[in-house]
Amino acid sequence: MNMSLDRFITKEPEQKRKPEPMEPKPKPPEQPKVIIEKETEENEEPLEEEEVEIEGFEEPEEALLEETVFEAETPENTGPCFLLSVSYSGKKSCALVKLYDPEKGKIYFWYDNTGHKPYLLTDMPLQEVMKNPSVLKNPGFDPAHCQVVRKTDLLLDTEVELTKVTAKDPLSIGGRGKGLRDILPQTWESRIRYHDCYIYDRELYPGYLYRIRNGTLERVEYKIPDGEIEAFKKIFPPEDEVFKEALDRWLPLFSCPAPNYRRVAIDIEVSTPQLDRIPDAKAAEYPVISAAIVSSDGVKRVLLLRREEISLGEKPSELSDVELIFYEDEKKLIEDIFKVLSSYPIVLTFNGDNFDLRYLWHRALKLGFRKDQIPITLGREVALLSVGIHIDLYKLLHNKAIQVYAFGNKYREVTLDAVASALLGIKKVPLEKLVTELSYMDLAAYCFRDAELTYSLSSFNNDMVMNLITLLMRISRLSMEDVTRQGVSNWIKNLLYFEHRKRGYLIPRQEDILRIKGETFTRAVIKGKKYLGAIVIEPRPGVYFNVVVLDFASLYPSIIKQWNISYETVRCPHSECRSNVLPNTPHWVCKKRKGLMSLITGLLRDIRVYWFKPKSKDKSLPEGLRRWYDIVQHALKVILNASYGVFGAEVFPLYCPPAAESTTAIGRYVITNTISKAKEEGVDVIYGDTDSVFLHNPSQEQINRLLNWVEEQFSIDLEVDKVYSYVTFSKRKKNYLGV
DNA sequence: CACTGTGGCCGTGGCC
DNA sequence: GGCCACGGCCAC
Repeated sequence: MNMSLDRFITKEPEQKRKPEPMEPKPKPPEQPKVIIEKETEENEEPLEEEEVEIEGFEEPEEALLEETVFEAETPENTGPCFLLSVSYSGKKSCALVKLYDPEKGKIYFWYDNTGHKPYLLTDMPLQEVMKNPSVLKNPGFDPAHCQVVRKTDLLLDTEVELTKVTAKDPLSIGGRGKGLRDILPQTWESRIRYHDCYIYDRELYPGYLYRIRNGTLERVEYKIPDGEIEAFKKIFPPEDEVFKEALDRWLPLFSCPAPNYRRVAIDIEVSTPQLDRIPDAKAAEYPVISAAIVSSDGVKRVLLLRREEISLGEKPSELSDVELIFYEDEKKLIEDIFKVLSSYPIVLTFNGDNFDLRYLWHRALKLGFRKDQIPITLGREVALLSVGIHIDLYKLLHNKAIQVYAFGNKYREVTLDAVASALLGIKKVPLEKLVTELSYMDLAAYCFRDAELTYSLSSFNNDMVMNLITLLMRISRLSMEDVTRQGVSNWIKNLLYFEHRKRGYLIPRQEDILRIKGETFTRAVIKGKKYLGAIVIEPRPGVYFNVVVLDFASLYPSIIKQWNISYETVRCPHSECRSNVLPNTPHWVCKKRKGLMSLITGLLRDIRVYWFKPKSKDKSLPEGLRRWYDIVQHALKVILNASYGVFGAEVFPLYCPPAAESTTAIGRYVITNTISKAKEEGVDVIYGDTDSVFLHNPSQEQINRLLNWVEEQFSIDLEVDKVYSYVTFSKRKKNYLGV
């Protein structure tokens, strides 16, 4: 199965895709145009909160994102491309969209030409804003685009009129120092980073298909075969308009295959005086002595710096098809690394944010490069590329949700060695001495292995990681850079913000939610926790034969869907909803409005459970397609598993304790009632935990009656999860053995 | 520095 | 030796 694009577009004659790796002498990759202009001093990443001023003569890197002059082509027309990122171009004062052309394997730039401006919302009337002296004094204030906007305030369920206050640049909304958000007494949506704001307002889906036509950015609709749409409709009888609309919008996002990204992995070695010391990237005191490059188009190369008293060493067999290039001059070596960095659409590193790219940036400056000659942009804790996208696999693999749900907790420690041996079965080259003391060949072998492992992490299991990233971009609506660096709560936040904007809902402030909804009512069993969680049934010790385990298929997402749980619907403002009390809680839930989280969680849950999960196991489908569906259902699982938890997390901007505790309260209600019913039916219940019940030797009829009863009673799915020949229980909970 | 939640078991170390 | 608080790790 190929993940080619031939399913959706009829235009351009299909070109044969680039050959895969292992070409002995690959053609050097086509390079985007590199234009050298004079230095600019523009800022990016302006909406960072609470920047700390660091004194010192050197401008701290935390403060600024320097813009370099490396650029990609900006064509007026393109074929279908994948949207990889949106950022803000300080130089052009507008949004910059990076598109990936899967045919040519390169990046195009598209600069916003719609006149979109950074803005915030305030309840100060427009006329007052226009004559407010502090506002007028702000040089970034842009009176020309200010206007009155109408929004739905979900917390009060009212329509509100607000003033949209626009600025000439994102920094003027609220960077360091006094932005408009600090001047105005009350603001909303003023802490959203500009590039996210742009994605919401243009309803862009990163990771999905776009093209440039006559200079305009357009979405390309991925065509789903008619047969599949019909099959889908059979499984999802259209419930209501909202649901159907969302279905039309979501299904193509999940069905459109990800491209086979042209990409390069890179790793550098720096001469170190001590073995146990990682060189300080900021000081960049020591020379870069080697760099290894492994790419999807077959480049395998190690750049080596010639130094005194280093022997050549014996060429190991693993370097037999690796090109070795020696440099007399470190500056030239780094220049060549920069050429690679600026000529690939995607660059992979392991810890490049904090080390490799950061070191190169500082080292280059030290060696006399001008800032605009460095194709890297440093942020406080990221290192981005001027042309392409930098993915730091260390950051991605550090993500707990990815660790647990995508890789099944296979690696414990997030080091290249641990991750690679767990996922790939290959280890780093063991080091017996300082890299500085290695012969050229040994150094090359060591460095090359690291780059090779880094590349392999992106390619193993048929590019599983790249496919997963692409899907998570589409779900979260985050750029490739952001989705690989942020945690699951940020993915969900961004998805919900997007959906608010799309529907004209005001994005609420956390303190307003907390003030109106209040804290929790229940108390946790465990000290230090905020509210009561799930129930674990005391196991009856012993050995049991023929044990059937019933399991609620994603219980919490189902509850969120079925009981209409969302921050705006739990304890809604309507007096007529107050009687609609949620079981085991003093909270009521809205009868008039479908909760946004309830809608989205329910939708994603249903799509996963009824469509992608069964398809991922359908042996009648081609293997490649099945694999794709499996990644889709995994990506959905990652999001769904966090959808309840975020409501109970203070870091989540839509934090809503009553919504979180209602979800677990309903969970307890559901499992308790299910167990009672089972006992009523004469079934022996020997154990249960959160969403599972263990039945001892039940008859098929008893099982069926129970499943049907649950379906009727709660409209959620109880399934037979496992059948054990025998299970042994000790008297301890969460500790059993089933065969 | 990373940032979805709670429930439960177990080993460690402080304290009497 | 017994009690307890705490952190790490797992189940869900």
